[in-house]
Amino acid sequence: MEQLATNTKDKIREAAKELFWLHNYGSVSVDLICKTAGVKKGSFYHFYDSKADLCVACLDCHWQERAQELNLVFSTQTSPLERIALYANNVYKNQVKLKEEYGAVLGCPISLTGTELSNDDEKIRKKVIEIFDENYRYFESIVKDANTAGLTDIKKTGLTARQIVSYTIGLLYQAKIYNDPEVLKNELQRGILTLMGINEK
Amino acid sequence: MEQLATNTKDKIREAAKELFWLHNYGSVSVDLICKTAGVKKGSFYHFYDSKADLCVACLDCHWQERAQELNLVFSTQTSPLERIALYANNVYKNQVKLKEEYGAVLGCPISLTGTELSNDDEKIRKKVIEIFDENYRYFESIVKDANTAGLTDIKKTGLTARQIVSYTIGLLYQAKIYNDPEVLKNELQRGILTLMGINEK
DNA sequence: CTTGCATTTGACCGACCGGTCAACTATAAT
DNA sequence: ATTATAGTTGACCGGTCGGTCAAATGCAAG
Repeated sequence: MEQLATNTKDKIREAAKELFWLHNYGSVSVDLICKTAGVKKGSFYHFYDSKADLCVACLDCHWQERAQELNLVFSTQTSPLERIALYANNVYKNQVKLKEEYGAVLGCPISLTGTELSNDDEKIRKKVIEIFDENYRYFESIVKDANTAGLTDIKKTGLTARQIVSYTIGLLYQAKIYNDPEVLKNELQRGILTLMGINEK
Repeated sequence: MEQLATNTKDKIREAAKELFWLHNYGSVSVDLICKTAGVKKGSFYHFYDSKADLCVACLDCHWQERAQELNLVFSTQTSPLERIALYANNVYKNQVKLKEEYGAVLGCPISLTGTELSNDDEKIRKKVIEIFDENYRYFESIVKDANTAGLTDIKKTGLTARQIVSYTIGLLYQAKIYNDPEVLKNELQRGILTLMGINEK
């Protein structure tokens, strides 16, 4: 795992993040989280009110880390098209690394958690929507930049941004089910460009 | 529910289909399925070897019904573009109906089950892949038809078909999380056409 | 040395989990 | 009427679920 947590609260969250991602929210028990974190259950409920609260903390933490990565990918002073290439490659490489580390393409933990619990836990659903809304903004910026750079002439930039996000999520789901990151390599960048109306040369 | 099952085995499956879709596999207990179906647990295990086996039966049944619907939507002797419009409208209307009936956009039960269990139950994962592969064929046919009709000139028809499916799945996930079927109305048809390289007039 | 507070511990709770089983009943063929 | 078979029942299993709690600890300020 990326973060080597020292204090108990973080150790619990890091263990949970990994387990939820590797399996899913419902099939990971509080007992297992505690055992993995090397912590007793009493400590768990000292720091977290409930399993669902911990889950929200995991989502927050994961998005914080992800946003940091996106900031790096998108901050480079290159053309919008170059940034899309960098983004697609980043998504691909992340899933390749997960497969090497865990033997399985794990997909996106935020959308996975969201769809698992959206009908049963409103607090978690709200958190996922909050993160999604932030995520959109990255792509709307790219689309707008592409417009100003004269590469595209997209009227409804928000709509295109959502289309790109939808496509990315769908591709990640398929990569997970087929346990094959290569679909991301071949289809993510190409599909995003197509959705932006930029056809291959 | 669509099917008013008379025999016990089907009653169990229909109850499970609804409950799994409304919540998810992990959070629906065998006890609840039995109570909903009006059947005792002994009967459950007379007809199904395990909860996972029942789940595979649910996936099979759901896909059977869905394929029947797709055959209707895609069999009409209209242009490929018209069929895409029919398909997009069908997906949209289905989720609208679900929201009216259950108060929530439920998305696609096959991909939801697939992503929930792909890392933990190989039998279910294999079944989902089997269904997905069949699903692709519908869209590859459409792409090929669009080519022969002179509407498009797509070389890698399989790749485009997978892109369409990815996009559709991603859009359904978002409709579910936002509990809003309208994103399907506005973005499904348009996005599919864009992915096929057919830009709006 | 004592007080006070954050943290940790392990035993414990009732409810529920997926699954089993022997006994019972309904049905239909002989 | 007898038998074989399919379906049904409800009690039962060990284990685990999310969550609680009082008591014990570590530690820092006074």
